[in-house]
Amino acid sequence: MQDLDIAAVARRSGLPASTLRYYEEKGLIASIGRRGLRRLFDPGVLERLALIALARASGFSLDEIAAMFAPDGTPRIDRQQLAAKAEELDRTIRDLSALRDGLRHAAACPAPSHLECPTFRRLMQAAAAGTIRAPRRRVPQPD
Amino acid sequence: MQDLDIAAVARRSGLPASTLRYYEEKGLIASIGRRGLRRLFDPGVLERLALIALARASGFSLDEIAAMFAPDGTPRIDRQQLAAKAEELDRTIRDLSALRDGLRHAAACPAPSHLECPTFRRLMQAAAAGTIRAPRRRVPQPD
DNA sequence: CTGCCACTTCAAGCCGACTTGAGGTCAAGT
DNA sequence: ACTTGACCTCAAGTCGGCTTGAAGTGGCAG
Repeated sequence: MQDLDIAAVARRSGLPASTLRYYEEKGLIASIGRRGLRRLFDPGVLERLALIALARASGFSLDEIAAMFAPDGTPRIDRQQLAAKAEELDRTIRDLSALRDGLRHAAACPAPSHLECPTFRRLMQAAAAGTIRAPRRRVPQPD
Repeated sequence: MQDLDIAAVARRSGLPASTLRYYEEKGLIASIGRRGLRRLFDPGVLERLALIALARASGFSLDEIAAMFAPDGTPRIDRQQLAAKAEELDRTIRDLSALRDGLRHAAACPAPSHLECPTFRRLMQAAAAGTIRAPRRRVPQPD
């Protein structure tokens, strides 16, 4: 009896059962059967969930992630896609770094108002021009 | 007649008029009057919008941004808040960097399946453990 | 055998940041 | 004076990723 019920998967993955049902509905994971009404999962689902978590953290949407698995369930990850995402992350990192430096400067800047600080103003203009496209929404984190 | 109507502000800020109305409703910007029904804005609103863009790019929510302005409209930016956000960005940057390096490695890794690559596996585990909290949603960008 | 309660389904709700649509107003050009 | 069409308001819709709630089911301890 190595199969896991949804509560066991939830416990071991840290994800709520509702999320697991949602992922199954979206085709991200599959249960291998039922005991009565209750889903049973192969322990391998945990690895799959880890892979999903990684992809999510990298900024892939659930739909994109679903497309990364062959119909038979084996991950079919495109190295080009990974490289492209790495590039994207790289741009994001550069933007965020500029932002961080600017914020830090502004926090320390002695100018009476940030609006009079040239560094701050340059940053503002860049943001206004859409040069800085940083923000994404964080994945809600269990506190 | 230096006052700007909403179309002029939209043109000069790059934001749709609907967004400007929404921002006004949220108290992020204020019109200085009307000509008939039409809002008139002080040109200073452009600077304010740039400031808002910067704050958004830094990851502040509209509500947080609204709280950064005194009732009289002058920005009342807390240097501590800026420093805290800089710290947060720093953590995000570190996470994203690890992710980027991992993706890049995986893209180049000769292992038959990524699942057999130790680097990839470590990354997966970190993501699953929530160690990597990276993703945020991007701010929609005019292409 | 009974009762409990963790599981099930399905539909609806939530969040943030806007966008869209219907229906109305009015300043300005002809 | 009339038409035009850019602006107005207000309500509702969108998107992604889930969560929540009501109502139902059934495995297992007692």
